[in-house]
Amino acid sequence: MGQQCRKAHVGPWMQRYGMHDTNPGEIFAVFNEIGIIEQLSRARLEARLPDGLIAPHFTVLNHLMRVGDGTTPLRMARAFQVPKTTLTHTLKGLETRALIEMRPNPEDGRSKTVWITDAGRTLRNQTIGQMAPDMMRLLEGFDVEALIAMRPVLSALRELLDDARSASD
Amino acid sequence: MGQQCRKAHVGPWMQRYGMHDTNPGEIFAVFNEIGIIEQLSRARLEARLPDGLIAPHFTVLNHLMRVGDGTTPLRMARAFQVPKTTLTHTLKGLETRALIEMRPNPEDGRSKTVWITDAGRTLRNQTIGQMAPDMMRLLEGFDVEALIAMRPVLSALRELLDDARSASD
DNA sequence: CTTGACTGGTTCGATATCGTACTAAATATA
DNA sequence: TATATTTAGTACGATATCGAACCAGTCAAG
Repeated sequence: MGQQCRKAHVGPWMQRYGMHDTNPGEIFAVFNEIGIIEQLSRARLEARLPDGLIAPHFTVLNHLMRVGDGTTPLRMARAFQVPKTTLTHTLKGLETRALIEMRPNPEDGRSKTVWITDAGRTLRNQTIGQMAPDMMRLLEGFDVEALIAMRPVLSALRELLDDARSASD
Repeated sequence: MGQQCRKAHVGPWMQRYGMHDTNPGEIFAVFNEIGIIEQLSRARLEARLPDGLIAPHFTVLNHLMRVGDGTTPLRMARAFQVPKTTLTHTLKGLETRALIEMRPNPEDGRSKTVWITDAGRTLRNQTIGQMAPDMMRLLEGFDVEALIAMRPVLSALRELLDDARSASD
């Protein structure tokens, strides 16, 4: 989405919203790259995961170890920004494989708490242990500093989109 | 995934692959942010699309207008890095809604060519026309320069992942 | 030319995503 | 306390994703 949308064609809303001479195509291009990177990196991760496990399963295990387990499904759904029904499904998959455990929430009879099992911990650690060298090999010769320098901008953008989403789930 | 993986714990492969003191957690964090941004921006786009259309449909229409139509399904599948079966499905959806047209490929009897229709063009333009102001409103007060400055790094990363993917499709 | 390997696209089946509707527990209101 | 509203999680149905197998057209080797 770049070339046919040059400055001469941009509408009057640009000045109005203080974007001066920013080409919206440039911004769309950034989201476009992000989308493709997400696809490729997800495929890369999933190639490392056993049998029926896919990226969301790993994301859950990773979250439980990073942030700590005992949290509720709804809170995780909000953290990942996925519909709660999607998370129910993902958790079911992890539970039947004994990688997590669901226990009742003592503080709320409707709710549950999610706990990672030893098997889950092991799987997560092994996966990371395999991926890290893989990643380093991939990034050999790449400007990793520039990569890491993007993080604050990405985080700010994520928060912006997060705040702007219209209620729901 | 940051704190529990500090320098003291990193393995010997770090020096080996010339990553000196880079924390792999920092890199994973970047991919993590990218994943969430992709989800949120996709949801945002899909909220703008009519009835049964989702992001991949729009991506195809957009691609046909940006890069030009008359290309083949397989080439598009490669461009988007999705399995060709997935694209077949997406194209079918667009064709039944008369937003694209599939014609035989005169240069190869197995292949087809994909053409965007006037309805498809209109839909794509309307969607962009609605999204751009929406986006600008969202980014009001945001450091858009920093956002756009990420593009080259993202592109380089995308190319890296692209080159590294192991054949298939 | 014929045969064998390869390639573009589709079909099919398993699983994922996500919206709608529902149940049960909690909370607010009267 | 009784009832209404809200909230956490699930069931279900429609569609999406993606790998394996398949078919037809192409290309290469003889």
